[in-house]
Amino acid sequence: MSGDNGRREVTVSDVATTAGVSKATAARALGDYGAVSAAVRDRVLAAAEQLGYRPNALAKTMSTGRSNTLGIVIGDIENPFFAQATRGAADVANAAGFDLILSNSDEDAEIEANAIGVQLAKRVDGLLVAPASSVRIDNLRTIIDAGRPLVLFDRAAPELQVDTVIAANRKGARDLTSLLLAAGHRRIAFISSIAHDGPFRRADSLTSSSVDERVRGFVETLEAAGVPEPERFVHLNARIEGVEQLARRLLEGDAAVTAIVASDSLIALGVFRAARALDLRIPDDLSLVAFDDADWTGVTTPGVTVMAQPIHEIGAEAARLLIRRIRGDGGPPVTSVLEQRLIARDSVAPPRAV
Amino acid sequence: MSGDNGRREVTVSDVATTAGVSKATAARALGDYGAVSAAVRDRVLAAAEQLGYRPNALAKTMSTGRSNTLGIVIGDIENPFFAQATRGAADVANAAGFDLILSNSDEDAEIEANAIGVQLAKRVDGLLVAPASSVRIDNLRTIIDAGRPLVLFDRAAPELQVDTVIAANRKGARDLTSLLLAAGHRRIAFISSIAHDGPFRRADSLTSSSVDERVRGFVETLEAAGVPEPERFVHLNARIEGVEQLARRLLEGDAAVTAIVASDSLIALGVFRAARALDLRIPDDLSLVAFDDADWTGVTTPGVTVMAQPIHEIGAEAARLLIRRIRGDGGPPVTSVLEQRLIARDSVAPPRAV
DNA sequence: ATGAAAGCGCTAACAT
DNA sequence: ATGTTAGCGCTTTCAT
Repeated sequence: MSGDNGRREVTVSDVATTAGVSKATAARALGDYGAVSAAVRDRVLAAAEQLGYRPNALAKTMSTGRSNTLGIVIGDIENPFFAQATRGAADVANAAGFDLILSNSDEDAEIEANAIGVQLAKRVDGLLVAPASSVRIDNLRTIIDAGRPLVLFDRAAPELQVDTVIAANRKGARDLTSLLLAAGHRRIAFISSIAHDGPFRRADSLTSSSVDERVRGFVETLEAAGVPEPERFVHLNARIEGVEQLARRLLEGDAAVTAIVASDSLIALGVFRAARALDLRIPDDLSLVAFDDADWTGVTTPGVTVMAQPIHEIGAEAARLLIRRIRGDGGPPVTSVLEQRLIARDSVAPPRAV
Repeated sequence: MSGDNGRREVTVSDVATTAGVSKATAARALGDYGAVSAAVRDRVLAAAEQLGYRPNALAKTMSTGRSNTLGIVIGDIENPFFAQATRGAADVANAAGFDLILSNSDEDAEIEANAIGVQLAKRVDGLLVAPASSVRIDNLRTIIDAGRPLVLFDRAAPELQVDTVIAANRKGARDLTSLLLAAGHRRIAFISSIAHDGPFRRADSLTSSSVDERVRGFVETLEAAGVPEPERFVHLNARIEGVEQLARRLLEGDAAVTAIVASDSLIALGVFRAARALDLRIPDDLSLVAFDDADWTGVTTPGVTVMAQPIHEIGAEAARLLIRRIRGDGGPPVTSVLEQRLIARDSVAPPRAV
């Protein structure tokens, strides 16, 4: 049964009866399609108003096959990156008449798979996914197999021919690293919370293509500067150990690093806390640069030098691509790469003389 | 037509035919209800697997009347408060088998009304709303009229008998204000971005009941301390003028305030920026307290003294109440008031001697 | 335990 | 311009 209090919902039929026309005519007037005379339309609309008719979008979806709903699967809406991207996507979606069903994957492929399954069952017209893994892509294949358009954002899945929106992470990482090198640093650590088994090795592919690119940009820049392999410190799994713990470990002892590249603003926050706990001053004792121009990076002392990403636009562009596909664009898959922008503040200085 | 590439979706009927049973039996096996012999079930499941059957949740909703989808309408997902509350709600919802359709209202009643209409049309099983206005509640009435359960969070609507989850804002504001008073401040400003016509007057009701409560807590505490009416500075509409502009205005000249209560973390950020721009030092030149323990409030110099709200729990509790209603609880409306917690850091000091 | 058939509220041919 | 009718994919009596 539908309805909650026994009160049946008003349907097109009811409106039709009240207006004294057929169901089809009422539907045409209500749905604003087909041909209806002005007089009849008015009559129908009046009847609808009077009865308190509320269209059932689900029934419409059943017959048209279009739900005007998009699915979006992200790591965690509490992460400001995803919140911004989601807002960007939502704005574009709404403007085009679509709603968003939101799912958090917590970067877990299992949870992601489940979320995708549910959204597919709810017949979303297409999906926006920041995949938990750029390599384990069976989750994404499911979507394609179901015949639904898919757009990846923030992370690519090289194995998959599908529309993708990413940022120029490798270049961003190179620039950030160069900045540190130019200031005189040689012992620099890159920190990300991405999960990875064992220490990073050059041939490894990280589960997030964006972090992967950043790491490569970092490593190759150090290499070009003659920093020997063992001193290209790449630290992953920061979420497991805890960013603050990890940072403390890197900052203590004789072998402490003098600069850190934070892979996102949450990492930067952890580093800040660690520095404060150890009574290290930025930038005098430690230089810090990070990805993402989080709102607070301008109000700390010192402000943090960051590589800003057009996050809102990443989400918006992804939604645009998706809607284009839904509307029937059959062209070859597109990869949109958005530029990052350096915002220099005051968190970088030459390393302390030893 | 459904499907994209002409490829029709596999339905219960198809599975039934392949398994050599009736549609009803296949549906029972697939949907795991009714009575089916083990042998038949296996046969059906195998057929489903083989054909790549994917249930159509919409069709299910059509016949059961339950969509297993909740609507959530908030101001802006980019606002960390809403992001956290949404996450709390999502976790509870998912655990109970519900999805979330997200809509941003930008605190605009018009947009909110539209979002609610769409969600109602999509037959969400219930709605979670942080209402753009606590007084103009026709939007919310629509939901009740449609017979769908509604839970308000963050803000109440006194006129409406409906489940509500809020924080103890008045007490929080009193405590924060007392703290400032105790440090010796007399010229204190309260800043919120809530929209309001004209200057705040005691009899006014603000559109956000939570801000309303905070303002009252602020005003009554000043009054009790003997601060005369004209010096109980309540500044609203900060979004329109710009928080930073407003803060600068309050901090310059002979009549400058010596302390500020920020109604949320975004306001606090603006105040921080303004202070920095004016070269005012916190807490020496200006004391600052704020609502919400945003992640960055611990890493600024100094750290900000805040009144923390259990934001995640606000969303979670709201979802719990809603799901209870959906499951049929017919008890009287409940209002759940969650306590706030003071986190003292270093942004408060006595005012500069004049 | 299984099957036949009706119905959820809408759209879309196909008449007229 | 309007009406008739047949679905969309599922659940749910009601039989058997």
